Amino acid sequence: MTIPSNNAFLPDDVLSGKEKRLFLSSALLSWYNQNGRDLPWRVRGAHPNPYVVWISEIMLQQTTVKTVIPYFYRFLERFPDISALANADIDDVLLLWQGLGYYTRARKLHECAQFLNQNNGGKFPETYSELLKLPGIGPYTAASISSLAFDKREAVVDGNVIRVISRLYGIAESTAVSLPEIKTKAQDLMSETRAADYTSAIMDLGATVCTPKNPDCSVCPFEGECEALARNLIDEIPKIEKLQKINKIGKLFWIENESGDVFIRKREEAGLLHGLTEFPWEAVEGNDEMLNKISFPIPNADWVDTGKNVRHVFTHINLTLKIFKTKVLENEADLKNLMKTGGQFVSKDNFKDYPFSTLMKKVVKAVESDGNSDSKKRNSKKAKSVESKTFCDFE
DNA sequence: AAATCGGGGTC
DNA sequence: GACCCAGATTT
Repeated sequence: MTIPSNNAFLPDDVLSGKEKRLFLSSALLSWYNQNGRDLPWRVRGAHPNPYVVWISEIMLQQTTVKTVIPYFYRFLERFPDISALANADIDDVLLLWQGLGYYTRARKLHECAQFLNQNNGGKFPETYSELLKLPGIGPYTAASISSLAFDKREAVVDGNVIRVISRLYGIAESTAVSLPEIKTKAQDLMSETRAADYTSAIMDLGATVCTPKNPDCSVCPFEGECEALARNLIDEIPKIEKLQKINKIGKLFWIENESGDVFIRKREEAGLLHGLTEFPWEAVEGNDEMLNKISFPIPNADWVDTGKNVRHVFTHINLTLKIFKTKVLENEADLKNLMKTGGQFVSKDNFKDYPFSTLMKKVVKAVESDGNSDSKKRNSKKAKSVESKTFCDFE
């Protein structure tokens, strides 16, 4: 595309810059008209219900569309509006959130609903700056609600936008450094007449065309203007710094009483998996020998190593838990000491009433397996290590 | 600026 | 296995 320079009184770069942006924005919206995704929380143009936009945006943080969809339907059915959510018990909110991760999101969602109900007439503010003040709403979500629900010209910057913009303009520095520039360019590119659709469009482009690996540049509306493509830098841009993980190993204690009920407890309200239900466990950084440091929770109990392992990968932790069981706990002193640590015995049939993390669900699955059900997985790895012969690995 | 906070899809 | 997803909050 040739950019016409039809105004001799303005510097070429300024004029062509603005015209180029208009061209790109127009091309993006045309592409979106034909290729935009239909999603449960989406309409064309501004969305009439900011609550729907809000719930979807919070759920979608660091989460894939496919994962979110069933959670979204369940949540909207159970909590159809701000008032319903505000009046709910936080534990009921967590119950619907279990398995979705980043549980702070659920807590802030609940806080925010209560705040809006009490202080803002149960309605969302429409401006970026007001939205930004709300619990759980940061720069991305403030811009997304403002643009998607109220058609304000506030550009979102998420992983998709970072990728699209940094490739389009050939920005090769680390994204942590170039973020302000990316934000400016995304804002400049934003449509002046179709703000909501622009937001959906640039994210759809990043999700379906300008993908991290093997982007389909041949169908991209920016194909002819993309710096990264022209300079063969698609695989180098964006440059994202990776964080490193630590390895932790620990013990999990599966405790049953005479009735076959299992001991569970509630995690603290801060930190990893906060507020969720768990079986007692403790982990330390390091390797197998570190296990000697862990003796919780009943020093004198007759612990049996089940030989079962559960592995779980968090954002910054690789965790391996070895599962230990007691025989039926009937010693009164042990029982008393255990109850002092905080928790309760619950029937397995009632697990569904408590919010468990995926990690704990793996534990349940491991304990309930007979030890042979994973032979197929073990066989596939039999040459790898002694460990995989010795333990059942649930992953 | 760097660390913390889940879980799952994809390559 | 590595990457990274519609990021926010704390340190």
